[in-house]
Amino acid sequence: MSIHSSREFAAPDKVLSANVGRRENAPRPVNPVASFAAGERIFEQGERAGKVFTVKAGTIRIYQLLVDGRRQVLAFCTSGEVFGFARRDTYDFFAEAVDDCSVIVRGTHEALAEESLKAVFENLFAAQNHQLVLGRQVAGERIASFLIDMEKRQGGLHRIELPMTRADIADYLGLTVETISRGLSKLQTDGLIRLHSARSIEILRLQALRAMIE
Amino acid sequence: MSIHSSREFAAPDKVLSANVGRRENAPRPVNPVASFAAGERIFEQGERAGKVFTVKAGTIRIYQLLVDGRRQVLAFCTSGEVFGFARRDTYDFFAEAVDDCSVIVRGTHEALAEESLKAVFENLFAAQNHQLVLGRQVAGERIASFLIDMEKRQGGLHRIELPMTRADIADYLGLTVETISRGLSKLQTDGLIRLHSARSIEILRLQALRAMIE
DNA sequence: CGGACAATTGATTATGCTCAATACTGGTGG
DNA sequence: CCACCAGTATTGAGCATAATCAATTGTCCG
Repeated sequence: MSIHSSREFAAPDKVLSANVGRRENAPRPVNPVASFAAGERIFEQGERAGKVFTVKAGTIRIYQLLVDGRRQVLAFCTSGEVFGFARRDTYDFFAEAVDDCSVIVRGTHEALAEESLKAVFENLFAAQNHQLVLGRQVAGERIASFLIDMEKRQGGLHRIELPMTRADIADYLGLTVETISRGLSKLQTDGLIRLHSARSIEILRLQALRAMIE
Repeated sequence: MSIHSSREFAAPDKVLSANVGRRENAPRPVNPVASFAAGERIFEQGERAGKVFTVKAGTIRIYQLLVDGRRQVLAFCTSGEVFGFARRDTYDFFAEAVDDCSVIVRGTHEALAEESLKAVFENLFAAQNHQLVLGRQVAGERIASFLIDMEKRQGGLHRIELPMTRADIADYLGLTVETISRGLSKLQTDGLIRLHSARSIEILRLQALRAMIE
């Protein structure tokens, strides 16, 4: 990981402490920005919490683990999304960079004092919507939901570039890699999408995809 | 539904408006309390939002519907829990009384100004935990999770009284009523629980139940 | 007591998982 | 430059879990 302000490089602790205890009318501080390479961990379950992150670029996966290794990806966070809220004094999930990422770092209280109450709500509504997907949709519908969500996040372009692996998608949708693969192949056979490569998918019939999830 | 203050009965609109526009140092208002009989609806998907509710007594189910009738119960809310936060200007789920309930009613802003930020977080963490249950646990584990959760809510008493039907539990856990029924029968056969009646369950081996979900 | 709803249990089916083999992709070094 | 390798993805075959369909049984009210 590398941490720097928007103005210049600085040691992490120095930059982080620069925002503490400032007076009301002080100039708005430059929040530190941290960069993570693909696959790098940002924090883990059980780690001391206190920082909240806003994604500037790239994609983050948030997940929980069961002791036997089963993994549930709770969310993929992309530009503008906020993650890192903790129930107690430790995080109860993992956060990792899916691809190369940069994130803005804030303290929890600092983040909440700003507009971030909205961010907590976004977290909540996303989680609730995902409960419906996981609890009551069949495999094909979950995959359609995922593609529609990805399309929306990438600004409505019909050609979507997936930063994550099939395993990430599977653990997000509560399925296996094989089922994801078969599902995407079926959508291609049925003419709803076209797989230019495994990670580059063109949506040919968005309305038909939407119809799958009603 | 019946609405009254803690002091005396009053017309709903009168009580609700009594809290609007009060001055800083006015005595703390008596928040209106609404009562709902078992099965009664508190609000529905698409209804104009604005009120937030704290459960005083009874159990509320929060759920979403797919157009073909599939239902996902997002949460059961019991004493002290807060529900009714909306993304936009309308609710995007249903809230119904499972059994006879009473709830304290607040406006969204009023609720958020108080200690209820904590309540939003509780909603979020509950939803995230439920994602893991729905996405990565098998039927038996989901049922064990549910029983453990119910036991905790009822203050650790080993005899738990369920206010909800098997259909409610099934739609909460993303299963069918038959699977719930078989799962509970199996737990009884294995000696982990005892079904005194369909809705009254004694937990005989809590540690064994916990071991099921690791 | 009767009726409606709720719950249980059984038989069969289907969806998605597991196990297995093969193909594709991007990066590294001979 | 190409061969190789590891990680990733696809596809197939058989199986297991939970859904569906169906038949009772139980319970709560009026």
